[in-house]
Amino acid sequence: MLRFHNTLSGKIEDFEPLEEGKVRFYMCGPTVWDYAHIGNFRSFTFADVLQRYLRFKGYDVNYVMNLTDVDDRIIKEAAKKWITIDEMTAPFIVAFNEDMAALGNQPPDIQPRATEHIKEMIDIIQKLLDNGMAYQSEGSIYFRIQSFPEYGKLSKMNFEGNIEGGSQRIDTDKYDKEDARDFALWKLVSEDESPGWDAPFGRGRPGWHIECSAMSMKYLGQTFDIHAGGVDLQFPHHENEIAQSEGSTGKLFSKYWLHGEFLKIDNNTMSKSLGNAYTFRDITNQGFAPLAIRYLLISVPYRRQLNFTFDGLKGAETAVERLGQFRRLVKDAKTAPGTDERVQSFVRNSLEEFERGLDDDLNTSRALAAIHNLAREINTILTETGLNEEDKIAVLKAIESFDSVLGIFGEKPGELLDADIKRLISERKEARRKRDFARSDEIRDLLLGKGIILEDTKDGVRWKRK
RNA sequence: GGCGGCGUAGCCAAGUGGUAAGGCAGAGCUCUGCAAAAGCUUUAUUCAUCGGUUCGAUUCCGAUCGCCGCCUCCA
Repeated sequence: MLRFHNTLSGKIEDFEPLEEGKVRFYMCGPTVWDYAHIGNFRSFTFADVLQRYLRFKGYDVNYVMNLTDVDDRIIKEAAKKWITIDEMTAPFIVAFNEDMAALGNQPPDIQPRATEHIKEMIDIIQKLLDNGMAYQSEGSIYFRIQSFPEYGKLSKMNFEGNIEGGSQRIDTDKYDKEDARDFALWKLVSEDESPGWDAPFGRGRPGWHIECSAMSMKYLGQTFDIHAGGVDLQFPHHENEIAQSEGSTGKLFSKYWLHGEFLKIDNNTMSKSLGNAYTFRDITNQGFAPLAIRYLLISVPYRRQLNFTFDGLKGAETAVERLGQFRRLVKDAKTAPGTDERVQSFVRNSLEEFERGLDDDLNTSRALAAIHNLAREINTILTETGLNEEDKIAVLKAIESFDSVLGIFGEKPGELLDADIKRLISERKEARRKRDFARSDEIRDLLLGKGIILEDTKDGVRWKRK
Protein backbone atom coordinates (compact mmCIF):
# COMPACT_ATOMS: atom_id res chain seq x y z
CA MET A 1 0.00 0.00 0.00
CA LEU A 2 1.40 3.31 -1.11
CA ARG A 3 1.59 5.93 1.60
CA PHE A 4 2.44 9.59 1.41
CA HIS A 5 3.05 12.43 3.75
CA ASN A 6 0.25 14.79 2.86
CA THR A 7 1.17 18.38 3.66
CA LEU A 8 -2.51 19.18 3.90
CA SER A 9 -3.06 16.91 6.90
CA GLY A 10 0.53 16.91 8.09
CA LYS A 11 0.34 13.14 8.29
CA ILE A 12 1.30 10.01 6.45
CA GLU A 13 -1.80 8.80 4.62
CA ASP A 14 -2.72 5.80 2.51
CA PHE A 15 -2.93 6.75 -1.10
CA GLU A 16 -6.40 6.31 -2.48
CA PRO A 17 -6.96 7.93 -5.85
CA LEU A 18 -10.25 9.66 -6.51
CA GLU A 19 -10.97 7.32 -9.36
CA GLU A 20 -9.98 3.67 -9.21
CA GLY A 21 -6.78 2.99 -11.10
CA LYS A 22 -6.28 6.58 -12.25
CA VAL A 23 -3.97 9.22 -10.91
CA ARG A 24 -4.07 12.86 -11.88
CA PHE A 25 -0.83 14.47 -10.88
CA TYR A 26 0.20 18.12 -11.16
CA MET A 27 3.75 19.23 -10.56
CA CYS A 28 4.68 22.89 -10.34
CA GLY A 29 7.26 23.38 -13.05
CA PRO A 30 10.06 25.85 -13.51
CA THR A 31 10.01 29.55 -14.14
CA VAL A 32 11.78 29.77 -17.43
CA TRP A 33 13.77 32.95 -17.02
CA ASP A 34 17.11 31.42 -16.06
CA TYR A 35 18.72 28.00 -15.82
CA ALA A 36 17.06 25.98 -13.10
CA HIS A 37 19.34 25.23 -10.18
CA ILE A 38 20.10 21.79 -8.87
CA GLY A 39 17.67 22.15 -5.95
CA ASN A 40 14.82 22.56 -8.42
CA PHE A 41 15.99 19.54 -10.33
CA ARG A 42 15.81 17.48 -7.19
CA SER A 43 12.09 18.25 -6.93
CA PHE A 44 11.55 17.51 -10.60
CA THR A 45 13.46 14.26 -10.35
CA PHE A 46 11.30 13.15 -7.47
CA ALA A 47 8.21 14.05 -9.44
CA ASP A 48 9.56 11.79 -12.14
CA VAL A 49 10.22 8.93 -9.73
CA LEU A 50 6.73 9.31 -8.30
CA GLN A 51 5.16 9.37 -11.73
CA ARG A 52 7.14 6.30 -12.78
CA TYR A 53 6.33 4.45 -9.59
CA LEU A 54 2.62 5.11 -9.97
CA ARG A 55 2.79 3.59 -13.44
CA PHE A 56 4.86 0.72 -12.10
CA LYS A 57 2.03 0.04 -9.67
CA GLY A 58 -0.36 -0.11 -12.58
CA TYR A 59 -2.06 3.26 -12.33
CA ASP A 60 -3.12 5.14 -15.39
CA VAL A 61 -1.26 8.40 -14.77
CA ASN A 62 -1.91 11.81 -16.19
CA TYR A 63 1.18 13.83 -15.32
CA VAL A 64 1.17 17.55 -15.92
CA MET A 65 4.07 19.90 -15.34
CA ASN A 66 3.67 23.51 -16.29
CA LEU A 67 6.13 26.07 -17.54
CA THR A 68 5.87 29.45 -15.89
CA ASP A 69 6.67 31.74 -18.76
CA VAL A 70 5.14 34.96 -17.55
CA ASP A 71 6.16 36.80 -14.43
CA ASP A 72 7.65 40.14 -13.50
CA ARG A 73 11.22 39.00 -13.87
CA ILE A 74 10.63 37.61 -17.35
CA ILE A 75 8.75 40.71 -18.41
CA LYS A 76 11.49 42.99 -17.11
CA GLU A 77 14.26 40.96 -18.71
CA ALA A 78 12.45 40.84 -22.02
CA ALA A 79 11.78 44.58 -21.92
CA LYS A 80 15.40 45.30 -21.16
CA LYS A 81 16.47 43.31 -24.20
CA TRP A 82 13.69 44.57 -26.45
CA ILE A 83 12.46 41.06 -27.16
CA THR A 84 9.14 39.29 -26.71
CA ILE A 85 8.32 36.94 -23.85
CA ASP A 86 8.56 34.00 -26.23
CA GLU A 87 11.96 35.06 -27.44
CA MET A 88 13.05 35.58 -23.87
CA THR A 89 11.93 32.19 -22.59
CA ALA A 90 12.57 29.97 -25.63
CA PRO A 91 16.23 29.19 -24.93
CA PHE A 92 15.51 28.41 -21.29
CA ILE A 93 12.66 26.07 -22.20
CA VAL A 94 14.95 24.22 -24.58
CA ALA A 95 17.70 24.08 -21.99
CA PHE A 96 15.30 22.89 -19.29
CA ASN A 97 13.96 20.06 -21.39
CA GLU A 98 17.47 19.06 -22.40
CA ASP A 99 18.58 18.98 -18.79
CA MET A 100 15.54 16.97 -17.75
CA ALA A 101 16.18 14.43 -20.49
CA ALA A 102 19.86 14.21 -19.57
CA LEU A 103 18.85 13.55 -15.97
CA GLY A 104 16.67 10.72 -17.19
CA ASN A 105 13.39 12.42 -16.31
CA GLN A 106 10.58 11.36 -18.58
CA PRO A 107 8.66 14.16 -20.26
CA PRO A 108 5.32 14.96 -18.64
CA ASP A 109 2.17 13.96 -20.48
CA ILE A 110 1.28 17.61 -20.78
CA GLN A 111 3.57 20.60 -20.40
CA PRO A 112 1.29 23.63 -20.55
CA ARG A 113 2.56 27.17 -20.67
CA ALA A 114 1.10 30.02 -18.69
CA THR A 115 1.02 32.39 -21.64
CA GLU A 116 -1.22 29.97 -23.50
CA HIS A 117 -3.79 29.80 -20.71
CA ILE A 118 -4.62 33.43 -20.07
CA LYS A 119 -8.25 32.84 -21.01
CA GLU A 120 -8.64 30.09 -18.41
CA MET A 121 -7.15 32.42 -15.80
CA ILE A 122 -9.53 35.20 -16.73
CA ASP A 123 -12.45 32.81 -16.33
CA ILE A 124 -11.45 31.90 -12.80
CA ILE A 125 -10.92 35.52 -11.85
CA GLN A 126 -14.32 36.40 -13.25
CA LYS A 127 -15.93 33.69 -11.13
CA LEU A 128 -14.21 35.01 -8.03
CA LEU A 129 -15.39 38.53 -8.81
CA ASP A 130 -18.90 37.25 -9.34
CA ASN A 131 -19.05 35.41 -6.04
CA GLY A 132 -17.47 38.21 -4.07
CA MET A 133 -14.18 36.49 -3.29
CA ALA A 134 -12.21 38.98 -5.34
CA TYR A 135 -12.37 42.74 -5.69
CA GLN A 136 -11.01 45.45 -7.85
CA SER A 137 -8.77 48.14 -6.45
CA GLU A 138 -7.07 50.77 -8.54
CA GLY A 139 -7.76 48.59 -11.56
CA SER A 140 -6.06 45.49 -10.27
CA ILE A 141 -7.92 42.46 -8.97
CA TYR A 142 -7.15 40.98 -5.57
CA PHE A 143 -8.26 37.85 -3.81
CA ARG A 144 -10.22 38.57 -0.63
CA ILE A 145 -8.70 36.29 1.95
CA GLN A 146 -11.39 37.15 4.50
CA SER A 147 -13.84 35.32 2.27
CA PHE A 148 -11.90 32.07 2.53
CA PRO A 149 -11.77 31.01 6.18
CA GLU A 150 -9.67 27.97 5.40
CA TYR A 151 -6.81 30.14 4.24
CA GLY A 152 -3.64 28.81 5.84
CA LYS A 153 -4.73 25.17 5.96
CA LEU A 154 -1.78 24.03 3.89
CA SER A 155 1.07 26.05 5.36
CA LYS A 156 -0.52 26.08 8.82
CA MET A 157 0.61 29.55 9.54
CA ASN A 158 -0.77 31.65 12.29
CA PHE A 159 -1.26 34.96 10.57
CA GLU A 160 -2.90 36.82 13.45
CA GLY A 161 -0.10 36.63 15.96
CA ASN A 162 2.48 37.00 13.33
CA ILE A 163 1.30 40.23 11.88
CA GLU A 164 0.76 41.93 15.22
CA GLY A 165 3.66 40.78 17.29
CA GLY A 166 6.25 39.55 14.86
CA SER A 167 9.29 41.34 13.68
CA GLN A 168 8.06 40.97 10.13
CA ARG A 169 5.73 43.90 9.72
CA ILE A 170 3.51 44.36 6.76
CA ASP A 171 2.97 47.94 5.88
CA THR A 172 -0.66 48.01 4.83
CA ASP A 173 -0.49 51.57 3.60
CA LYS A 174 1.75 50.48 0.83
CA TYR A 175 -0.98 48.51 -0.85
CA ASP A 176 -4.40 49.27 -2.09
CA LYS A 177 -5.61 46.10 -0.52
CA GLU A 178 -8.31 45.50 2.04
CA ASP A 179 -6.09 43.13 3.93
CA ALA A 180 -2.34 42.91 3.82
CA ARG A 181 -2.54 39.22 3.00
CA ASP A 182 -4.71 39.69 -0.07
CA PHE A 183 -2.81 38.85 -3.20
CA ALA A 184 -3.05 39.96 -6.79
CA LEU A 185 -4.98 37.87 -9.30
CA TRP A 186 -4.71 40.37 -12.10
CA LYS A 187 -2.44 43.35 -12.35
CA LEU A 188 -3.56 46.38 -14.24
CA VAL A 189 -1.34 47.51 -17.08
CA SER A 190 -1.83 50.63 -19.13
CA GLU A 191 -2.89 50.61 -22.78
CA ASP A 192 0.56 51.08 -24.22
CA GLU A 193 2.31 48.86 -21.75
CA SER A 194 3.38 45.45 -22.96
CA PRO A 195 2.70 42.68 -22.46
CA GLY A 196 -0.92 42.88 -21.50
CA TRP A 197 -4.09 40.92 -22.12
CA ASP A 198 -7.60 42.23 -22.41
CA ALA A 199 -10.11 40.99 -19.90
CA PRO A 200 -13.68 42.02 -19.08
CA PHE A 201 -12.28 43.64 -15.93
CA GLY A 202 -9.55 45.53 -17.76
CA ARG A 203 -6.32 45.12 -19.58
CA GLY A 204 -3.66 43.53 -17.45
CA ARG A 205 -1.50 40.54 -16.79
CA PRO A 206 -2.02 37.63 -14.42
CA GLY A 207 -0.70 37.40 -10.90
CA TRP A 208 1.67 34.57 -10.29
CA HIS A 209 -0.54 32.03 -8.54
CA ILE A 210 -3.51 31.99 -10.85
CA GLU A 211 -1.70 30.18 -13.66
CA CYS A 212 -1.34 26.91 -11.75
CA SER A 213 -5.00 26.93 -10.76
CA ALA A 214 -6.00 27.47 -14.35
CA MET A 215 -3.73 24.89 -15.93
CA SER A 216 -4.14 22.15 -13.35
CA MET A 217 -7.92 22.34 -13.38
CA LYS A 218 -8.06 22.54 -17.15
CA TYR A 219 -6.14 19.32 -17.65
CA LEU A 220 -6.95 17.38 -14.50
CA GLY A 221 -10.38 18.58 -13.44
CA GLN A 222 -11.57 20.71 -10.56
CA THR A 223 -10.48 18.09 -8.08
CA PHE A 224 -7.45 15.95 -8.72
CA ASP A 225 -5.23 13.56 -6.81
CA ILE A 226 -1.74 14.91 -6.29
CA HIS A 227 -0.25 18.36 -6.39
CA ALA A 228 3.46 18.54 -5.79
CA GLY A 229 6.24 21.05 -5.83
CA GLY A 230 9.31 22.25 -4.01
CA VAL A 231 8.98 23.43 -0.42
CA ASP A 232 9.68 26.93 -1.58
CA LEU A 233 6.24 26.91 -3.17
CA GLN A 234 4.28 25.77 -0.15
CA PHE A 235 3.72 29.34 0.95
CA PRO A 236 2.41 31.48 -0.49
CA HIS A 237 2.05 29.91 -3.93
CA HIS A 238 0.21 26.71 -3.06
CA GLU A 239 -1.77 28.28 -0.27
CA ASN A 240 -3.02 30.86 -2.75
CA GLU A 241 -3.73 28.28 -5.40
CA ILE A 242 -6.02 26.51 -2.94
CA ALA A 243 -7.79 29.74 -2.07
CA GLN A 244 -8.42 30.69 -5.71
CA SER A 245 -9.35 27.24 -6.92
CA GLU A 246 -11.56 26.18 -4.07
CA GLY A 247 -13.00 29.68 -3.92
CA SER A 248 -14.04 29.50 -7.54
CA THR A 249 -15.33 25.91 -7.60
CA GLY A 250 -16.47 25.27 -4.06
CA LYS A 251 -14.74 21.90 -4.30
CA LEU A 252 -11.62 20.35 -2.92
CA PHE A 253 -8.71 21.31 -5.17
CA SER A 254 -6.09 18.60 -4.65
CA LYS A 255 -6.41 15.60 -2.37
CA TYR A 256 -2.71 15.14 -1.66
CA TRP A 257 0.01 17.77 -1.44
CA LEU A 258 3.62 16.69 -1.62
CA HIS A 259 6.56 18.98 -1.02
CA GLY A 260 10.14 18.15 -1.89
CA GLU A 261 12.99 19.58 0.15
CA PHE A 262 15.86 21.34 -1.49
CA LEU A 263 19.42 20.67 -0.62
CA LYS A 264 22.24 22.05 1.38
CA ILE A 265 25.63 22.47 -0.22
CA ASP A 266 28.46 21.43 2.09
CA ASN A 267 26.00 21.83 4.95
CA ASN A 268 25.30 25.38 3.94
CA THR A 269 22.49 27.32 2.40
CA MET A 270 22.44 27.23 -1.34
CA SER A 271 22.57 30.83 -2.49
CA LYS A 272 23.83 32.94 -5.30
CA SER A 273 25.82 35.12 -2.93
CA LEU A 274 27.72 32.12 -1.61
CA GLY A 275 28.42 31.11 -5.19
CA ASN A 276 27.10 27.60 -4.66
CA ALA A 277 23.74 27.87 -6.37
CA TYR A 278 24.82 25.38 -9.00
CA THR A 279 22.77 24.75 -12.07
CA PHE A 280 22.68 21.30 -13.58
CA ARG A 281 25.00 22.57 -16.29
CA ASP A 282 27.54 23.91 -13.84
CA ILE A 283 27.93 20.38 -12.55
CA THR A 284 27.98 18.47 -15.81
CA ASN A 285 30.50 21.00 -17.12
CA GLN A 286 32.83 19.75 -14.42
CA GLY A 287 32.63 16.35 -16.05
CA PHE A 288 30.14 14.64 -13.76
CA ALA A 289 27.77 12.17 -15.34
CA PRO A 290 24.08 13.15 -15.27
CA LEU A 291 23.32 9.66 -14.08
CA ALA A 292 25.49 10.16 -11.02
CA ILE A 293 23.69 13.43 -10.31
CA ARG A 294 20.37 11.65 -10.58
CA TYR A 295 21.53 8.95 -8.20
CA LEU A 296 22.76 11.49 -5.68
CA LEU A 297 19.56 13.53 -5.86
CA ILE A 298 17.35 10.55 -5.09
CA SER A 299 19.69 8.86 -2.63
CA VAL A 300 17.94 10.65 0.22
CA PRO A 301 14.13 10.61 0.52
CA TYR A 302 12.44 13.66 -0.94
CA ARG A 303 11.22 15.13 2.32
CA ARG A 304 14.69 15.39 3.77
CA GLN A 305 17.29 17.88 2.86
CA LEU A 306 20.19 16.31 1.07
CA ASN A 307 23.66 17.57 1.78
CA PHE A 308 25.13 17.99 -1.66
CA THR A 309 28.90 17.67 -1.84
CA PHE A 310 31.27 16.91 -4.67
CA ASP A 311 32.67 14.05 -2.64
CA GLY A 312 29.18 12.65 -2.47
CA LEU A 313 28.84 13.10 -6.19
CA LYS A 314 32.03 11.15 -6.79
CA GLY A 315 30.68 8.41 -4.57
CA ALA A 316 27.44 8.41 -6.52
CA GLU A 317 29.41 8.06 -9.71
CA THR A 318 31.13 4.94 -8.43
CA ALA A 319 27.89 3.49 -7.14
CA VAL A 320 26.13 4.05 -10.44
CA GLU A 321 29.01 2.48 -12.33
CA ARG A 322 28.81 -0.55 -10.13
CA LEU A 323 25.10 -0.95 -10.78
CA GLY A 324 25.58 -0.67 -14.52
CA GLN A 325 28.37 -3.18 -14.25
CA PHE A 326 26.14 -5.50 -12.30
CA ARG A 327 23.55 -5.50 -15.04
CA ARG A 328 26.21 -6.11 -17.66
CA LEU A 329 27.68 -9.01 -15.69
CA VAL A 330 24.31 -10.67 -15.37
CA LYS A 331 23.49 -10.07 -18.99
CA ASP A 332 26.78 -11.54 -20.21
CA ALA A 333 26.76 -14.44 -17.79
CA LYS A 334 26.90 -17.90 -19.26
CA THR A 335 24.20 -19.99 -17.74
CA ALA A 336 23.33 -23.58 -17.04
CA PRO A 337 19.75 -24.68 -17.56
CA GLY A 338 17.38 -24.73 -14.62
CA THR A 339 16.72 -22.66 -11.55
CA ASP A 340 17.94 -22.23 -8.00
CA GLU A 341 15.41 -21.49 -5.31
CA ARG A 342 17.99 -19.49 -3.37
CA VAL A 343 18.40 -17.02 -6.22
CA GLN A 344 14.68 -16.85 -6.83
CA SER A 345 14.10 -15.92 -3.22
CA PHE A 346 16.83 -13.26 -3.29
CA VAL A 347 15.08 -11.73 -6.25
CA ARG A 348 11.65 -11.92 -4.64
CA ASN A 349 12.90 -10.42 -1.40
CA SER A 350 14.64 -7.52 -3.01
CA LEU A 351 11.64 -6.70 -5.17
CA GLU A 352 9.45 -6.78 -2.11
CA GLU A 353 11.80 -4.61 -0.12
CA PHE A 354 12.11 -2.23 -3.04
CA GLU A 355 8.35 -1.79 -3.08
CA ARG A 356 8.04 -1.61 0.67
CA GLY A 357 10.57 1.20 0.61
CA LEU A 358 8.88 3.21 -2.10
CA ASP A 359 5.45 2.57 -0.62
CA ASP A 360 6.74 4.19 2.53
CA ASP A 361 6.45 7.78 1.37
CA LEU A 362 8.79 7.16 -1.53
CA ASN A 363 11.74 6.13 0.62
CA THR A 364 14.32 5.91 -2.13
CA SER A 365 17.08 5.15 0.37
CA ARG A 366 15.39 1.91 1.30
CA ALA A 367 14.73 1.06 -2.32
CA LEU A 368 18.37 1.61 -3.20
CA ALA A 369 19.52 -0.54 -0.31
CA ALA A 370 17.35 -3.37 -1.63
CA ILE A 371 18.97 -3.06 -5.04
CA HIS A 372 22.50 -3.01 -3.65
CA ASN A 373 21.79 -6.05 -1.51
CA LEU A 374 20.58 -8.00 -4.51
CA ALA A 375 23.59 -6.92 -6.52
CA ARG A 376 25.93 -8.18 -3.84
CA GLU A 377 24.15 -11.50 -3.47
CA ILE A 378 23.94 -12.18 -7.18
CA ASN A 379 27.52 -11.13 -7.74
CA THR A 380 28.60 -13.66 -5.16
CA ILE A 381 26.68 -16.41 -6.89
CA LEU A 382 28.02 -15.30 -10.23
CA THR A 383 31.61 -15.73 -9.15
CA GLU A 384 31.11 -18.78 -6.99
CA THR A 385 28.74 -21.05 -8.90
CA GLY A 386 27.31 -19.17 -11.84
CA LEU A 387 23.69 -18.47 -12.68
CA ASN A 388 21.03 -20.78 -14.01
CA GLU A 389 19.11 -19.72 -17.05
CA GLU A 390 15.79 -19.07 -15.35
CA ASP A 391 17.48 -17.22 -12.50
CA LYS A 392 19.29 -14.98 -14.92
CA ILE A 393 15.98 -14.09 -16.52
CA ALA A 394 14.46 -13.36 -13.12
CA VAL A 395 17.38 -11.15 -12.08
CA LEU A 396 17.29 -9.20 -15.32
CA LYS A 397 13.56 -8.74 -14.95
CA ALA A 398 14.04 -7.39 -11.44
CA ILE A 399 16.70 -4.98 -12.65
CA GLU A 400 14.33 -3.75 -15.34
CA SER A 401 11.68 -3.19 -12.70
CA PHE A 402 14.05 -1.21 -10.51
CA ASP A 403 15.24 0.79 -13.45
CA SER A 404 11.78 1.54 -14.76
CA VAL A 405 11.17 3.46 -11.54
CA LEU A 406 14.54 4.89 -10.60
CA GLY A 407 16.36 5.04 -13.93
CA ILE A 408 19.83 4.65 -12.47
CA PHE A 409 21.29 1.68 -14.32
CA GLY A 410 22.34 3.75 -17.25
CA GLU A 411 22.17 2.83 -20.85
CA LYS A 412 22.37 -0.68 -21.98
CA PRO A 413 25.86 -1.69 -23.01
CA GLY A 414 25.95 -0.51 -26.59
CA GLU A 415 27.27 -2.36 -29.56
CA LEU A 416 29.05 0.75 -30.65
CA LEU A 417 32.43 -0.77 -31.26
CA ASP A 418 33.74 -0.10 -34.67
CA ALA A 419 35.43 -2.79 -36.73
CA ASP A 420 38.91 -1.50 -35.95
CA ILE A 421 38.46 -1.89 -32.24
CA LYS A 422 36.89 -5.31 -32.63
CA ARG A 423 39.87 -6.39 -34.68
CA LEU A 424 42.27 -5.14 -32.01
CA ILE A 425 40.39 -6.97 -29.30
CA SER A 426 40.58 -10.25 -31.16
CA GLU A 427 44.24 -9.68 -31.97
CA ARG A 428 44.91 -9.15 -28.29
CA LYS A 429 43.03 -12.31 -27.46
CA GLU A 430 45.25 -14.22 -29.84
CA ALA A 431 48.38 -12.58 -28.38
CA ARG A 432 47.34 -13.54 -24.88
CA ARG A 433 46.73 -17.09 -26.00
CA LYS A 434 50.29 -17.21 -27.27
CA ARG A 435 51.36 -15.54 -24.00
CA ASP A 436 52.69 -12.57 -25.92
CA PHE A 437 51.91 -10.20 -23.07
CA ALA A 438 53.96 -7.35 -24.47
CA ARG A 439 51.70 -7.14 -27.51
CA SER A 440 48.66 -7.74 -25.33
CA ASP A 441 49.47 -4.83 -23.05
CA GLU A 442 50.33 -2.66 -26.03
CA ILE A 443 46.87 -3.20 -27.47
CA ARG A 444 45.23 -2.56 -24.14
CA ASP A 445 47.06 0.77 -23.85
CA LEU A 446 46.16 1.62 -27.41
CA LEU A 447 42.48 1.06 -26.71
CA LEU A 448 42.74 2.94 -23.45
CA GLY A 449 43.91 5.88 -25.50
CA LYS A 450 40.68 5.58 -27.47
CA GLY A 451 38.69 5.57 -24.27
CA ILE A 452 38.05 1.84 -24.16
CA ILE A 453 38.88 -0.01 -20.99
CA LEU A 454 39.47 -3.74 -21.31
CA GLU A 455 38.99 -6.20 -18.50
CA ASP A 456 39.88 -9.84 -18.56
CA THR A 457 37.36 -12.09 -16.91
CA LYS A 458 36.95 -15.79 -16.78
CA ASP A 459 34.15 -15.46 -19.32
CA GLY A 460 36.45 -13.68 -21.72
CA VAL A 461 37.39 -10.09 -22.33
CA ARG A 462 34.98 -7.30 -21.45
CA TRP A 463 35.17 -3.69 -22.48
CA LYS A 464 33.63 -0.48 -21.30
CA ARG A 465 33.95 3.13 -22.16
CA LYS A 466 35.97 5.38 -19.96
C1' G B 1 10.24 37.28 17.54
C1' G B 2 6.58 33.13 15.44
C1' C B 3 6.28 28.29 13.01
C1' G B 4 8.57 23.85 11.01
C1' G B 5 12.70 20.38 9.83
C1' C B 6 17.36 18.30 11.00
C1' G B 7 21.97 16.75 14.11
C1' U B 8 23.57 8.55 13.39
C1' A B 9 30.84 5.88 11.78
C1' G B 10 36.26 9.61 7.76
C1' C B 11 32.07 11.29 4.20
C1' C B 12 26.71 10.70 2.24
C1' A B 13 22.89 8.55 5.00
C1' A B 14 18.22 4.61 6.28
C1' G B 15 15.91 3.20 10.53
C1' U B 16 13.40 1.41 15.13
C1' G B 17 10.75 1.36 22.46
C1' G B 18 14.63 -4.11 22.97
C1' U B 19 19.93 -3.07 21.30
C1' A B 20 22.41 0.22 14.49
C1' A B 21 20.08 -0.69 6.34
C1' G B 22 22.77 0.87 2.14
C1' G B 23 26.53 3.72 -0.62
C1' C B 24 31.51 6.07 -0.91
C1' A B 25 36.38 6.06 1.05
C1' G B 26 40.04 2.86 4.04
C1' A B 27 42.26 -2.06 5.47
C1' G B 28 43.00 -7.45 4.77
C1' C B 29 42.07 -11.69 1.66
C1' U B 30 40.45 -14.59 -2.98
C1' C B 31 41.03 -14.49 -8.22
C1' U B 32 44.75 -12.75 -12.04
C1' G B 33 50.96 -13.01 -16.52
C1' C B 34 50.21 -7.84 -14.86
C1' A B 35 46.21 -4.71 -14.30
C1' A B 36 41.18 -4.15 -13.86
C1' A B 37 36.65 -6.04 -12.48
C1' A B 38 34.07 -8.94 -9.05
C1' G B 39 33.50 -11.32 -4.40
C1' C B 40 34.39 -12.15 0.82
C1' U B 41 35.82 -10.13 5.52
C1' U B 42 36.49 -5.78 8.27
C1' U B 43 35.33 -0.30 10.07
C1' A B 44 29.62 3.13 15.49
C1' U B 45 29.39 -0.92 23.01
C1' U B 46 27.03 3.74 19.85
C1' C B 47 23.03 7.49 17.29
C1' A B 48 24.79 16.50 19.24
C1' U B 49 24.77 17.50 24.86
C1' C B 50 22.24 17.22 29.59
C1' G B 51 18.12 15.63 32.33
C1' G B 52 13.28 12.73 32.66
C1' U B 53 9.66 8.50 31.62
C1' U B 54 10.51 3.05 31.12
C1' C B 55 12.48 -3.48 32.93
C1' G B 56 14.83 -1.23 28.63
C1' A B 57 15.65 4.98 24.46
C1' U B 58 19.30 6.35 19.31
C1' U B 59 13.89 5.89 18.94
C1' C B 60 9.02 9.08 23.72
C1' C B 61 9.12 13.93 26.88
C1' G B 62 11.82 18.51 28.49
C1' A B 63 15.99 21.75 28.23
C1' U B 64 20.56 23.33 25.88
C1' C B 65 23.81 23.93 21.70
C1' G B 66 24.45 23.77 16.29
C1' C B 67 22.61 23.76 11.19
C1' C B 68 18.52 24.51 7.42
C1' G B 69 13.78 26.50 5.72
C1' C B 70 9.23 29.62 5.81
C1' C B 71 6.97 33.93 7.94
C1' U B 72 8.66 40.73 3.03
C1' C B 73 8.90 41.90 -2.40
C1' C B 74 9.24 38.96 -6.99
C1' A B 75 8.42 34.27 -8.96
